Amino acid sequence: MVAGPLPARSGPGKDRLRLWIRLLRASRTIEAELRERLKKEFNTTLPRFDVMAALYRSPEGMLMSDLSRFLLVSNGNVTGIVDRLVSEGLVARARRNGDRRTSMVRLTEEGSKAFAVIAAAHEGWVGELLGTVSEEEARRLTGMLNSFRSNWEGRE
Amino acid sequence: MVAGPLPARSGPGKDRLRLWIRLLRASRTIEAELRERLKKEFNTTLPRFDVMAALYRSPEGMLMSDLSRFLLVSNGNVTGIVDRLVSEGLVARARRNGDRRTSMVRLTEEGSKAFAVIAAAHEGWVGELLGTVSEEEARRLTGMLNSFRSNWEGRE
DNA sequence: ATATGAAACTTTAAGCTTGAAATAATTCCG
DNA sequence: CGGAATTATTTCAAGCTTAAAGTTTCATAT
Repeated sequence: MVAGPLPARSGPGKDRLRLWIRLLRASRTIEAELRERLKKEFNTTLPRFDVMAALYRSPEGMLMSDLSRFLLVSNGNVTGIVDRLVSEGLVARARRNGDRRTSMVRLTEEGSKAFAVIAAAHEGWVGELLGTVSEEEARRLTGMLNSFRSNWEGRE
Repeated sequence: MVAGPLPARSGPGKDRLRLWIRLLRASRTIEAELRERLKKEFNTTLPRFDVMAALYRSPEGMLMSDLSRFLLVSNGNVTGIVDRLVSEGLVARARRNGDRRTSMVRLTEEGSKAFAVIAAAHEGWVGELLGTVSEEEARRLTGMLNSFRSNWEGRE
């Protein structure tokens, strides 16, 4: 997906294809860099960071399905990542609920502390990696990305 | 990575963090949709498509390391994907006379034909998924993404 | 020529990812 | 009430992904 099939020089849709390829290359490049630093500096991974970030936003906890929806990944995927975070003591499942199918997942005290440290570094890295984008430009780009995001809401 | 740690309302770097999160959500959403369609319509995967797209651009063939560099993925990764494409008859490895460590990888006749069909559909899908972005806007966004891409060239 | 190191590639182990099937609990409704 | 459909989650198989270690081949400098 990072390459794209011989984007013809012009024609309908070519500009959008080109845009897509740039978008993908940009996010892959940044993602790779962040992944590498997370590993080197904190011995963790991007998926673990994602889950912790989501949970950090919801101190009351989240259902597995909430996590899955929010992170745009499959159910089974979240199960594995949470399993590992639980075994590391960073996350806890609280099984008792009205509905016994569900479990509330939340950060442990330790997980919350650990995440705060990692998140601070993460924000710095992103600032550095996107350093060539002015704050003004960043806001404009964000707006553009937002504008077509709404069109997919509820698509899948 | 799709969520981000509680993007504070403001402050230095917050706009860039927000941009990064949007960028990632956008590309993940599109990527998921394309992956699903590739699977349903052509029973193939995104990584296979990527490799074939790269090879389609280079009829003379590519080295494994070229593929790896171009696609922004690790060496070992490419090995596996190419292995599968070879076993499906879509790609061929040609041992070279000169340097016997390397092998030229290229699409087979069958692979080339198959790819042309998939690529046409793919371009249509991207056009559809980015349909809310005007061609004009697409060009601008592409330009912006390009402008900071150059800053990473050769980073990793 | 021959060691030494670099380069191209593969293999491996661990983890991520999906879609589909399986399990279990809840809700619907006749 | 009790069976059927629905919902939440886990399990599974196959494939993707990386970093690190291993193999083979090549280049170079004695």
